[in-house]
Amino acid sequence: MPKRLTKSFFGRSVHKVAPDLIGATLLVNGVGGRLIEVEAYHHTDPAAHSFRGPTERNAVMFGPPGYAYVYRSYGIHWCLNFVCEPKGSASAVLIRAIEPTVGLAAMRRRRGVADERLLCSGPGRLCEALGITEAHYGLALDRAPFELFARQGEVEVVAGPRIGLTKAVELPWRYGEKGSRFLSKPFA
DNA sequence: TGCCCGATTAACT
DNA sequence: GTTAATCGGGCAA
Repeated sequence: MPKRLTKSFFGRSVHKVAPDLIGATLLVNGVGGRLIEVEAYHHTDPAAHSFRGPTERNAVMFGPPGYAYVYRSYGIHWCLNFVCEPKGSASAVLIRAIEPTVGLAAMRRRRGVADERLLCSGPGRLCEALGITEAHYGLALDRAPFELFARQGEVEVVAGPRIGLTKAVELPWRYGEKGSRFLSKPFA
């Protein structure tokens, strides 16, 4: 049986948690798959939502690790983050892509596309496929509807610059499974 | 109060 | 390669 990820897993450096998440399994209400691509956001990083201090939107980032930070992107999409590091660090990992393995029919229905590679390859797509909305803001990651399991076996993790930023564009804080077809974009 | 712009996506040319 | 959709946060005034 895979090991469940608990709060102690998330209460570490965001740069340790992020690569350790690659290959882990994420389910939401029993639907999901293998984590393929994530990005780290540290509170000292100008691109992080927590960089300018606490607000109503980012409040959960300033709390304890192991909770979901969900925000609206471009007024249209939802994006899912896992809060990491000790309480107050205000750092998180953005979940950018998964390889869909469980609940394919539900994901296709929510997304309105059939192609597996278009179901969950991108932060907005993934939230639509898994049914993640503001209702998931602040929920604990070790309780329903979330289920997180540690990876089993070896995974080759690569790192590179994050996607879609205008600040701190050079920091290599995007992590992914080398060569996966389910990355939102290939690594250079 | 008003204005600018973004951790995106899909549908264009 | 380019652009519309769409809206809340953050900052200037």
